[in-house]
Amino acid sequence: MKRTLNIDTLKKIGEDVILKGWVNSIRTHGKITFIDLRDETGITQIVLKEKLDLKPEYILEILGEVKERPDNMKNAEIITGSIEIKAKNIKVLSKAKTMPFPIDNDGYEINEKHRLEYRYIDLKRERLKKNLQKRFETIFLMRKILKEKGFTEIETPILTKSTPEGARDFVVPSRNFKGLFYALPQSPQQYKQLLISAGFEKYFQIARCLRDEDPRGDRQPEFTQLDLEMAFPESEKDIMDLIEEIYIKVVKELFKEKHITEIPFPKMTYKEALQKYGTDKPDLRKNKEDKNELAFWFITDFPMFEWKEEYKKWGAMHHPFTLPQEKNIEEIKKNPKNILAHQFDLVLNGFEIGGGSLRTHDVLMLKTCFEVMNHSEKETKEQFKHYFDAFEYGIPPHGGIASGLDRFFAVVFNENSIREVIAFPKTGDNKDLMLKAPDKISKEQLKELGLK
RNA sequence: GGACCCGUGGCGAAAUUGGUUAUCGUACCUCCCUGUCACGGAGGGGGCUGCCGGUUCGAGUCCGGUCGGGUCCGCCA
Repeated sequence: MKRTLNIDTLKKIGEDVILKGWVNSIRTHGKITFIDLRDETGITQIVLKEKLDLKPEYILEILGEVKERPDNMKNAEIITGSIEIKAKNIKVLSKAKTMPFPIDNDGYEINEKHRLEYRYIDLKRERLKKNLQKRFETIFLMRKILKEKGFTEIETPILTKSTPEGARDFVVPSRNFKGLFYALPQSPQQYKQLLISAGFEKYFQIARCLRDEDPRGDRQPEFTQLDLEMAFPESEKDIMDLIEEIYIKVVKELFKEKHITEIPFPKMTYKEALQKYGTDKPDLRKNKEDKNELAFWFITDFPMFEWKEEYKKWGAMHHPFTLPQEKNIEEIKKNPKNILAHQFDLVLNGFEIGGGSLRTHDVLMLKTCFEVMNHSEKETKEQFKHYFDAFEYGIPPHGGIASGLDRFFAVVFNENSIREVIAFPKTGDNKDLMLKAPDKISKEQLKELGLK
């Protein structure tokens, strides 16, 4: 006989079924025992007359008959509360030790170090199950929307090259070339632009990005972005319209309890945001008490350059590939401070959930931007040869956006920390408490990598 | 790199101003119970109060250090 899911027992009253699942709870009454059996579809009550040595979280296979409960014994709280299973045979598929902490609550009050060390137990929690399930449904819907719009999802490498700009790179030593290193990608930025040059006019990827910086409640060393890029946008508005459409569809289909403050998403310049709210990611909800309000906002016209006091030089506010609004090369060199870019952020309830822009596709302009940021021509050529080469072989005007999905999920799931929307997150100093990573490697490995 | 908060049985909490045998809930174990669904009832075991040192007649409580976790600043093209 094939296994029946808990939810399907409702259709099988009077029949024998085989159920498989976890013991959620046990209630014994002398000569009668009730087991709440849990599987992914819900909980079903099992009734048995014999005494068995069972404990919570044991994994069972149960042969029994589905019986409708008398009216006064029905339980509206559980999905199969109108029936129960009269057990005929129970097989223990797996025993279980007592859990290290309770799993029948939301878990917020438990010290996170315990939750992260035993994450595979923490994930039994209903709340986290729902978060991950909904996360999947959202990403699935995003893929569907983008496919319908003619986008192609393309995987880009995880082993790549360290770049001088941006965040600290995670680095991987090369075995074949001792003393040389790969870097893990901070984003697929360069790869996706090169895909555009190859003629993939609409690219996207649910992309893992890695940055070796200190985490926060809304940051992890590795995180997931909806990364997309398109050829021939008329302006950055095309990109804003697309990401707006995606988020509106996602909210309307999957987060029906939520309401969006204003559609279309309002726009505000960077300058205005700083003047009015003192931040480039203002929380513009009308009612901050309202758990279900989603205030999406575009912050536009970011400055192209930013003075980096630490290095005493200009850096890119977003990244060096952003297209300046100023077309005059001399003006850019003279007054980097005044140059705005075709760049915008998408902000949600005070969190930056995306940054997009038109990219520079003109080689001279690109060189100018690197020059302002004080990269010598030689250095630029060394670091970005492939990039400049590709541009010289021809690349259409293009632009795109990267949207941080973890932050979006944290907001729509009403979570304070993105750790609650990631299956196996890291701690505040980038450790994996469960696997105990990072960790030492053997002398043999070190030697093989030329590190000792 | 910096600032702040926290650490008490498995888990969550309590313990006047430093004062006797560290308390409670839950989980766990044993027994009783044929209708519970957070079942109920009776009993029981479990702690060098993260670790090291200091102050004191006396430290869970005060001080210093250390380890672990969290929040924020820096950082995050």
